[in-house]
Amino acid sequence: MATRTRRTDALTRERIVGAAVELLDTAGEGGLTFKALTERLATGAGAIYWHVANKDELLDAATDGAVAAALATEPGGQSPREEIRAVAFGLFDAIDEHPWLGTQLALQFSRNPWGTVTPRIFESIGRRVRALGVPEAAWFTATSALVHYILGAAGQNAANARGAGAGVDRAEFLDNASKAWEKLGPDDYPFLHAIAGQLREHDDREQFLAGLDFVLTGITASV
Amino acid sequence: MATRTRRTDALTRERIVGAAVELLDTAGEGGLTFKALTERLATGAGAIYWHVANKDELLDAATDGAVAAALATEPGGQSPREEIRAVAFGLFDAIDEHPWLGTQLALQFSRNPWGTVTPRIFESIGRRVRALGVPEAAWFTATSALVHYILGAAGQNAANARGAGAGVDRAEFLDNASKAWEKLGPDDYPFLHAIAGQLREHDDREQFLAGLDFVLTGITASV
DNA sequence: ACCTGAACACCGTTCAAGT
DNA sequence: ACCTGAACACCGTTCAAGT
Repeated sequence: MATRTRRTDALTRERIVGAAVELLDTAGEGGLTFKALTERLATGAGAIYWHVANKDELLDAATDGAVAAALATEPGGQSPREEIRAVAFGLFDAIDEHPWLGTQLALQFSRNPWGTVTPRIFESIGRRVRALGVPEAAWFTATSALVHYILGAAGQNAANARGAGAGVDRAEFLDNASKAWEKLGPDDYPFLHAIAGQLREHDDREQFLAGLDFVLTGITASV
Repeated sequence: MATRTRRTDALTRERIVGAAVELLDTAGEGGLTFKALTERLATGAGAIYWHVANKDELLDAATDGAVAAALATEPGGQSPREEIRAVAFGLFDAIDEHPWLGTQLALQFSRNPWGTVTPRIFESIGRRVRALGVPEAAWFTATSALVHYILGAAGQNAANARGAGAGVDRAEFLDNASKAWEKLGPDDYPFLHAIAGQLREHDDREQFLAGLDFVLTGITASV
């Protein structure tokens, strides 16, 4: 009887999403086009539409895959506070590695509110909030605050990293930004003028962790 | 001698930006096209390009104008902590009123790092962080944490509000989201299962303020 | 069932030509 | 200096036709 034969390079949803991620990683958000995708996969546009509904679904799948991978290694054996730090750094690193993730996560909830991305993140952080001893009435509020901070800060950091990148290294990028703040005129912008040096010398990961600790300290001190 | 006469409906950069804001407010981010813009302004595409360089510059100008308006009323006479709350609510309301602002603020720093938007926000929050008595070495870190939280939370809230909107009212939207979380299976998602009710009943502004207070409490307790 | 690729509607941007 | 509007390159999506 006839067995279904499959070419080893058969088009699958996974291969399409994989190629999309490669394009996003190498060419940025503007690099993901159906033209580039069909060339890389040596196929036609219609073939892709057989496996995915449209471009948004492709972006959702890429986002979900990256988030799932970032949350796959469950930190354990540490204190809840240290576990939250580890989960947060997992997301931070994922966004750092795939800068397009920052933008996509910001768009996720409006585009696909019933999707799997937000639940994954909420569940992972929320379990540790519970383990932290936060009373049940404050679970949702505390978890939301942490998730908002983590996605907001990691996303800005990715934007930051993207600002460098194109031939400009990070030190040069920060130096330029710092000089721009210094030029802003101490009358209208005295505060920026004063912290221009801190902008130049700050470490992204240290800063991210310090901010996360503010939120964690605020939660444990308040509830 | 000939005086320059100007038609009262002469095309100016301000009129163009104003029309862009109206389109964004009424038709969403996808509603801002050069076709819609030229129709509304009764002109040709080239005329718009005489006043603005491209669409990104138009979006930047719209974003900057909305942020400047939100920060225009300086709260005063209150405690620094209350002033930070007032500034944060000003941004929260602006993003709530113009949902496209949430997305644009997330994109601002990567698209236009030397722009005026980020400096405006940092300066306004930062001055109050200083007034809070935070030591100078922590100014940048504390201000960054607050700005990240505010933009992250307000942006998510706008996405949330957009999710409702299209014929679906807020209560119905939250009810659907809550049911989706309840359906997620208590084995894989025990935490979401447990807080589905809190999602349904939470108040956006209360939640936003509670999260902000976590960050503020963390800052004052840590430094 | 799965794939091809031309065709379509739409988009941002340019530019020779007008006033 | 300021505006017109046709033309261009590119985009996501569709669909009749193939295997």
